[in-house]
Amino acid sequence: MDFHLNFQVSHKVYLRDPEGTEVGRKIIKSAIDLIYELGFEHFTFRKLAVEIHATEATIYRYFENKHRLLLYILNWYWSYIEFLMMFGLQNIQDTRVKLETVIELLTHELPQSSGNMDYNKRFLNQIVIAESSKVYLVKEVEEINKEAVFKPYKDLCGRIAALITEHNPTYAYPRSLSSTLIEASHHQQFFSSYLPKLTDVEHHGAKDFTAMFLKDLLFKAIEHP
Amino acid sequence: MDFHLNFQVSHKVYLRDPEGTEVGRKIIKSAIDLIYELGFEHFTFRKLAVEIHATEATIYRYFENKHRLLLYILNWYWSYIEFLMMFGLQNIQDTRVKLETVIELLTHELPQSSGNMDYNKRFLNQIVIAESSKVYLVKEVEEINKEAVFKPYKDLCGRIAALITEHNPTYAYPRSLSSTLIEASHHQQFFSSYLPKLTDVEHHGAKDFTAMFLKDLLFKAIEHP
DNA sequence: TTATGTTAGATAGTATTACTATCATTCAAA
DNA sequence: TTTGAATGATAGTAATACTATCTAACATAA
Repeated sequence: MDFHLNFQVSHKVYLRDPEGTEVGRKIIKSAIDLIYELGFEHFTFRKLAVEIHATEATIYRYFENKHRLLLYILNWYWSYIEFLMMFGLQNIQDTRVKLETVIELLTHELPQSSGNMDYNKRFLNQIVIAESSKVYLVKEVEEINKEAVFKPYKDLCGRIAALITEHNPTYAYPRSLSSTLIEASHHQQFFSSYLPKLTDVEHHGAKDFTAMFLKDLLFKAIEHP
Repeated sequence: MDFHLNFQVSHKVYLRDPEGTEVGRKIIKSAIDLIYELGFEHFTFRKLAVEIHATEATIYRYFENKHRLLLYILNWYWSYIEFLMMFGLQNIQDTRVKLETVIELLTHELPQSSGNMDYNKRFLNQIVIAESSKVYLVKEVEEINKEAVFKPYKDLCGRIAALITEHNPTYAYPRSLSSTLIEASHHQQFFSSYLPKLTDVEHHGAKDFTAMFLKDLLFKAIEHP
């Protein structure tokens, strides 16, 4: 069986749908490689254009600026994570096991699926960890939020919050806990790798350590009397 | 009684000590106002130079680039917070009350001290919330970390971790919990203001809500059997 | 007093970034 | 066969992120 997964990112994020054309798909795929390699600050449309043997003008026809391109990539990621979550939670009855599965998903790499136009999941994961907060930590956050471009992130957060409430209906901060788990999963992985004094990693890798810490934090928060 | 508080920021952060000259102090003070007003991305040395009626060259003699200037401001802030923490914890015996005091400090504005060369604490607070992660979420993090420029942040994190261990010596993740509390205090305040769906704020203000959420999270994590 | 050094101002200049605009070409659908 | 949509090629602008040099002011040391 071979099927194609496609996540429709809101058209507010792009000028022309990159999924619809060959160049568009190359833009996204190479953008992921380049942002990973250079970091978002050093990433430019000029460098991307050289990489894909196209012109800057072509890329500007798809995205207003590099901030929107990053937003596109992250929205794709958040939608994908939500899909994997719903898929992975099928047939699990125990709400505790559900939440454990969610933490594993948040702290470990996405599976590298087949198909040669596939994005590099390891790079994508690192981009999410190091660059994701840059899409909302901007002066224009209120205006761009009106365009509903953060919906996939809010949806994911809402899903996890619903699982928390399912496990403990009396817990008062399901959404804040949910967004804290997502953000902390990024920070703790980043700190474990580059600023380990801000964490308690020792023998474990960044991902296993983060999963352990977050599970402890989550279940103590919601299973406490 | 009138005394002068001064926090020595590591000389690795600047080229010339801004505390030592009139222009230097104006650079810091106006940088805080401008970064607050424009956001870090739109803040430039040119705009700052115009603001303080100096030239770009003058500012470049104090700081290598705007990233270093932001780092200076944050290091000053982290040192100040650590001082206020140690000061505010004097004569408190109860470790629980100590930790509650810390959360209040992390989630509420700094006191506006007297002295006319004083930084705007409200702006400073907003800068910490919205811009602080940008100093370490960069590709160069490993190199700049070697210069010990994140020491004030690590020290603050270590202090809070020590209080956590004091309250519960068996808790396994004092430093990760500490950095999570600091980061979450920023994120939850930011989300409460601009992306409230990611939180559970309702009637409270962003700061009071964040304090309530964090206290609940902290004490359940460390007082659980 | 003169010499020296430090600091800032004034001015200039460069490479790169972040776009915008125009026109020609290709190619696929109507 | 025509039309239109997408891309390429080319050009250009304003702003950014610096670097360099020379001069003036001023404080200090010989």
